[in-house]
Amino acid sequence: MSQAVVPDLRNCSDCPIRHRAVCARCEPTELALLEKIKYYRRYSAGETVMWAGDHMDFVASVVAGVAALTQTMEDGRTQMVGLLLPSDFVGRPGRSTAAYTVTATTALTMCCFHRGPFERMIDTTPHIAHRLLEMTLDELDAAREWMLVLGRKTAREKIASLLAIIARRDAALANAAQGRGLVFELPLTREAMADYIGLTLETVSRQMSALKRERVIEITGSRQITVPDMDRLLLEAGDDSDGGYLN
Amino acid sequence: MSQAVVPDLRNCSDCPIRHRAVCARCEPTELALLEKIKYYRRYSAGETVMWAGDHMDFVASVVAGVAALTQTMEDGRTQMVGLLLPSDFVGRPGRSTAAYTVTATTALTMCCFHRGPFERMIDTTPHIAHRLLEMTLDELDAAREWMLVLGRKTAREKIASLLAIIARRDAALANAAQGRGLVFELPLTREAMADYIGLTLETVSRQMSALKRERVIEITGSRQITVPDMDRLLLEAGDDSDGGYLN
DNA sequence: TCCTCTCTTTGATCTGTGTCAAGGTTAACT
DNA sequence: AGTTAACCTTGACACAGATCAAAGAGAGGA
Repeated sequence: MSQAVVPDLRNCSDCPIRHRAVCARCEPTELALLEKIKYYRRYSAGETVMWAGDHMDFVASVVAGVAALTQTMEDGRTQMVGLLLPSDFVGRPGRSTAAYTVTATTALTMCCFHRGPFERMIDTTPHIAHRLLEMTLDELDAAREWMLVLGRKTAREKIASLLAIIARRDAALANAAQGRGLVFELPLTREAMADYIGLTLETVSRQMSALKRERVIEITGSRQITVPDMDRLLLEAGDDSDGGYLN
Repeated sequence: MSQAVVPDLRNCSDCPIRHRAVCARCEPTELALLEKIKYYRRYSAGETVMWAGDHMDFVASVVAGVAALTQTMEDGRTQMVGLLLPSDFVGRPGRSTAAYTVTATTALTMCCFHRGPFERMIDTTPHIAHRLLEMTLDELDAAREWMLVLGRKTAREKIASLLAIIARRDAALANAAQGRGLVFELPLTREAMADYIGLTLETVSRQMSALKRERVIEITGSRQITVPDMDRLLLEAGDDSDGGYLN
């Protein structure tokens, strides 16, 4: 279960809120206020952070780990509508119920802010609203890019697109030095991948095998992926451009 | 709503910017500034407003008509990623190139604002940024709802979902009094519908015929749709909830 | 070490939707 | 009224991906 953790400045220097999400240009007094209304929650892989429709008295930013936003139909069909990586923002100022189910797909740490005070800060601190607008626009672009994947790409292209996105974001966050031979850990099960790209898990597995057989990727122990040639992968993904806004 | 006296009231009173999009709470001086930087553009059905990658020196709001945001792959596969109805906003503050191709699907009138001055207004007028954030979040929700449609619904459910969305938005905009028997004009060709829901135009046509045959809808002259029972349509769409945030 | 549970792979078969092709309908223009 | 071009419908068939089924692989616990 989640447990609130006492604010801790050491920890906070790792908190992407400080760096990217909200307070890149905050004044010391504003930062102090953010410190006061923030707390941490931790979840383990597979745990559900919140269910669609739940009351939500906070907004949050992912500090570490990966979470999935999903929507489910009555009969159980599930579609992932967003993948939350470190620095991504969860929750909507001005709305008190969750629109989507949020699930931790790996161990997850979130930095939460009480919603009331946070909304008041937005009103009085223009650059926070500005930053939120930018982040939301980025998410909208990502969602629209994904609509093309869901609507028009083949199974193989979908897999390649998903791998490319994760590889790229991973590279942006961590090992920026990919001297031809990018390695990363897949933070998703085959089923979660299937839910992301609108396929069945069997098809995902088959296409992964096919990409492996044809040396587009290497797979170690089903979760560690090596991409010998990123351009090749992007070609398989059907991306005309380099596909890449990295923020 | 603001009652401020401003230049060109007649013209402006038709402009949804005034009412919904940007300046619902603007001061008279701000409204006067908006008046100065705004102008109108008109397009006829089928015309392309801008191509993905074009330089864009304005942002805009749809006043009348319908426009489509589309993305296209090298080989011609096309996906619509947004449908712009009156009061919807186009363009991204802080970005000078268009991310998507915008096409008028009916006669279209847009109210445009020069980008530079508009961005300066955002910085100095907090509630405009606030309003933009809200609109962007609504669009994000719509995009994510659409991801479920694209990824997990059958052809029949996709068609029903599309009809439901258009019917609902049409009803919200115009004939609020739908005494069981909602009638509206489809602003899209079969091909545009197919591009929206990730099908071929033949499948769209077949499913429309099937829905007609089974009395879920009536079709007059291929474009005018009557929905005798909205609940039935929503059932066909697979929507568990009423599906409806109308803003 | 063996057990067990979860995740993954692979095979056989079925089906919804795409593809190809032909013909019908509508509306604008001469 | 006739011509033309765009749009729409319907049919026959093919195929990508779903479904059903079974077995392999890996990790944690006794």
